[in-house]
Amino acid sequence: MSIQSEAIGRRKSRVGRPAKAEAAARTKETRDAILDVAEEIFSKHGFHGVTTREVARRAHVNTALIHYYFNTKQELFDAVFLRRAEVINAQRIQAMDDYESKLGDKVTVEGAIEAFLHPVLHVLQTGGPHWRNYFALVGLVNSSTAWGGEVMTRYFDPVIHRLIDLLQRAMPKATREDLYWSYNFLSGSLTLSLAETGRIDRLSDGVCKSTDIPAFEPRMIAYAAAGFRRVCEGKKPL
Amino acid sequence: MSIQSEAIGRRKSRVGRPAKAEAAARTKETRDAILDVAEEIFSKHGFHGVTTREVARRAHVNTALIHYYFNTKQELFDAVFLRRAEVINAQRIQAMDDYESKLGDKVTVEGAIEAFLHPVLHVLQTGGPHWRNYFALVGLVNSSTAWGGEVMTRYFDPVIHRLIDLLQRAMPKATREDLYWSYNFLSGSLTLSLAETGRIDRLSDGVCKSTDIPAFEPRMIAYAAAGFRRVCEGKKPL
DNA sequence: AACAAAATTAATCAGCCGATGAATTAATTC
DNA sequence: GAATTAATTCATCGGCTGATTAATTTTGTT
Repeated sequence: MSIQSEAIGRRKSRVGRPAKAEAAARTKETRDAILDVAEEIFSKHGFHGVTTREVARRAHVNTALIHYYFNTKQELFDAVFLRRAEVINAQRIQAMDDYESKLGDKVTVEGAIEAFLHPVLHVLQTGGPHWRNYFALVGLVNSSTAWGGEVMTRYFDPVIHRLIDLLQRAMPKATREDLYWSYNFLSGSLTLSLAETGRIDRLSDGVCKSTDIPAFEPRMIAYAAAGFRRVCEGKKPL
Repeated sequence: MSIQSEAIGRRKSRVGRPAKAEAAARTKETRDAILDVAEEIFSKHGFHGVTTREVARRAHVNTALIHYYFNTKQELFDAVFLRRAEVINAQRIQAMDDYESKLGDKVTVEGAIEAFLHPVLHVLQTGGPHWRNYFALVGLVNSSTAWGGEVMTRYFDPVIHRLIDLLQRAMPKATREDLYWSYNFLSGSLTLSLAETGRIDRLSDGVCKSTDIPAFEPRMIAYAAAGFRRVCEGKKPL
């Protein structure tokens, strides 16, 4: 609401080339306004469920502006995806590096998973609605066959491989096959939670709320760690 | 391929009202041909990524026929979803009922999860490509915010609640909150696997294949059961 | 053989889609 | 203050979309 009003005001009062000092800021403001709106509705309806006209309308911007800033609808989508991917993935790598530096050979499965998850959950809880929209979009893209091409690979794969390496250190006897299968289960659990379909809210009749990170995080870590250990270093055969 | 050739042949040779004995079969043949095609491309591109024209083209059928059999695109989508939901969900309920009848108070977490999963995995492995397309669609819908309304609720909720009840019997001290959160993790793992994005194939560099059910099933059951037990009856606090 | 009913086709509609190019506004530079 | 450049708008294009309607073909009934 506040963002929209701002945008209206700005656009009505000043049009055309902005003052030198403001130029970059103005451009970025408009660009980000478009990206925020696109992010929100892409996350709800997917690429094909969104029209550039709708993005323009909700951002209180002329349709042609979208093509001015982002040549095509596809490039707009990629830009949405990229913007926050760079930020969050750097944080996740950093968190895992820090954790390993601190614990050395004493890394645990729980610790590794927490380092992997926590930056995401932290920003989900404190970063406002934009980040929630973003991760809902990541969740949607992640479970789509046709989607998640280059961008997904280029930015998310290193984070995943960093986690696998950490877990291999925590469980030296684990096979790569078991590690990757287990990671896939972890990834699914996270993806569905990020997507925030709200299905758990209805199923549990309000007992669980999909946005309740403090309830989610410890359970997610405990669940995944127990699963990893059972599959990767369980004594009884599968 | 074979289906398409069949459809071409049939449609070129006979048009119009079919013989009485064949009438129902013919109608169902055409209907199912449309449903199969729709199922396949809906599962890859989602509702908005598919056009009725594309469905018609691939089914070798006139565009208007789609509206003749299924009034709207939306109803076509629902029909795709419903067709197999009735079949598989009956099987899953049956499997869980049978399991409980057999074990009574001795139900285990592993056993409950296996009864819940196995009908799906069985049909995935033996039911041909149609079922794989269907479950990819279920996976897609399940992780979408805007989608999965009535149909999802009406047909899948009973199966889920049946599982929760079984698990509650296996773990009498478990709280409903822990059970629902854990179920959500299980659901995510399954959903991502069903979606068959093939991401694990690439990540693991071919070590894991997303279509390899015999590798998937025992790990999935062991992983989820360990997770459930840790969250729902773990001794150490979360 | 005549008639009715079902399945399928052909032609078309109104509307929205992504995208483009020319015009407009305003600030910067010289 | 004229020329330049950036941001934004306006008007529009060709193409595709979901849907409808009226014909047409085939089949079943009597």
